[in-house]
Amino acid sequence: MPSRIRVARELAEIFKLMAHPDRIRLIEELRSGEKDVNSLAEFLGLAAPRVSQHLSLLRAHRLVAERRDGRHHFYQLVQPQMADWIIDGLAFLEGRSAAVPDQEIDDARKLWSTSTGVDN
Amino acid sequence: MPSRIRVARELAEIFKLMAHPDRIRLIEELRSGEKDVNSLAEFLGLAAPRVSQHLSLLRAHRLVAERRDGRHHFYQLVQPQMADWIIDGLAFLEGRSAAVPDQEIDDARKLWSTSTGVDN
DNA sequence: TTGATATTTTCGTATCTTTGCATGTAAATA
DNA sequence: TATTTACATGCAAAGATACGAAAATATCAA
Repeated sequence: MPSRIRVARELAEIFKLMAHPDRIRLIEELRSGEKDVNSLAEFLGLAAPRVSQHLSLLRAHRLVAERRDGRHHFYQLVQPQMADWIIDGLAFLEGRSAAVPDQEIDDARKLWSTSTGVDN
Repeated sequence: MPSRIRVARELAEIFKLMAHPDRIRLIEELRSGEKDVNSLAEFLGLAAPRVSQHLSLLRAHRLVAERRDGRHHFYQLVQPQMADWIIDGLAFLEGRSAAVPDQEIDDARKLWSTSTGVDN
């Protein structure tokens, strides 16, 4: 069996993990360093169990690592370059749909690239 | 509604399209230029209808473009850089699973990067 | 026109994902 | 010890995807 098939299969797994808006935003939020579940949930406007589920999925595939401190569970990216790579993918969105104008794509890029933590 | 949610949603759609081993290999095969459905099917060892299905999905999302010449339908990448970007993602596979040794990842990287068309 | 080739489309089924909600657990606090 | 806070996990319904087989279409060639 050609090795490329195995490699493509594994790569597809990674893509699957990123093929969800919540998880993409989660990864970008973790770009600026470790955060606990509640902060993430609040910041993204999602229910805590949902964030927890996403994180456990990412954790199962070693995309994020967990550190516990008391009742807080802090998560961080195992490979922070991953966040940059995702941002590079924004290039393929440009000029594709009126639903997401290039302006918004660029806004997201800037926001995620700088990780100011400002909500918009 | 924050623009980042829309952007993340669109980006997730792109990831979904890439979250399939066949489609990843398809995109990498198209790296070296346009190819017709039969060549792709033969090269990837897949049934023609299946390749056609994958291509129509990619086409619907404007990741590939079609050109017809007689009974042959040639497909090419709309954004060829996409193939490079996917290859960059191989970095996140390294040291992750015994099922895919780093050696194989590197083999795939070289093969896809150069697009010699040699099957292995 | 008949047949062969190239590709697309349809369809039924199986399988996987997502989602919200409820419950469970562990650590801190009163 | 009882409560609250912080997360994780389990579960069932709904939805999305993947798959192979079969049928449909379109082009070319005899």
